Amino acid sequence: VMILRSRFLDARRKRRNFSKQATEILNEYFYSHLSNPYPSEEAKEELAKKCSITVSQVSNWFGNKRIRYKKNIGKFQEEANLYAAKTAVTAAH
Amino acid sequence: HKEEKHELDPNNPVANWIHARSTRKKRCPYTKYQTLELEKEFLFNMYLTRDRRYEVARVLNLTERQVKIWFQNRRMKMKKMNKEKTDKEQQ
DNA sequence: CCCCTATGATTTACGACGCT
DNA sequence: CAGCGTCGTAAATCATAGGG
Repeated sequence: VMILRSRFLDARRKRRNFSKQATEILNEYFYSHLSNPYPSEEAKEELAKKCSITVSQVSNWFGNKRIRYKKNIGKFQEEANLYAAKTAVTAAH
Repeated sequence: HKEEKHELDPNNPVANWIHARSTRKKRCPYTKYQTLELEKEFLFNMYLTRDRRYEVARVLNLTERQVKIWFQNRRMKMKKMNKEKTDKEQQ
């Protein structure tokens, strides 16, 4: 009984990866706020809306991203440069 | 708002992020039995009395602090589950 | 189809702050 | 002041999606 229940509850972990566009939006925010990547509740709501995901999912994404980035900055260097360049182009109009 | 320890290194992008103190205990996953008993206790009452906390900690071989924090986390989990449920019902 | 790792979600443990 | 409450998070771990 408990096994069935736990299997049911674990079904919550069923997931799909976020869309390419959603990941793009989240990464743009992350790398353009790299010195303080902690979106406010309002910013999270806006990101959630743009990405068509929940605020909790936005929080999970930033939590995972911060830890994984910090754990291996080198691995993310290429990605960081890509988004830095993208932000620069946007800023330049 | 600030939380935990901040490093002080101007060149590192991660310098001003929040960092857990090195003294923090490493997360130790509880056994199936411990979790099951904690859930049963939570079902009985979401808030612990001091006596129940002492007893639960003794039986499960956890510290009273661990039991206290488990209940705090469990209440936050319940709150989150309720929120997601009502959010779903509202469009 | 079989690994393997990237990724999203969940679980422990605290720091910051609140209230009594 | 002690002490437990919530809130937001770090870090580790879980479970699987998805690509080679």
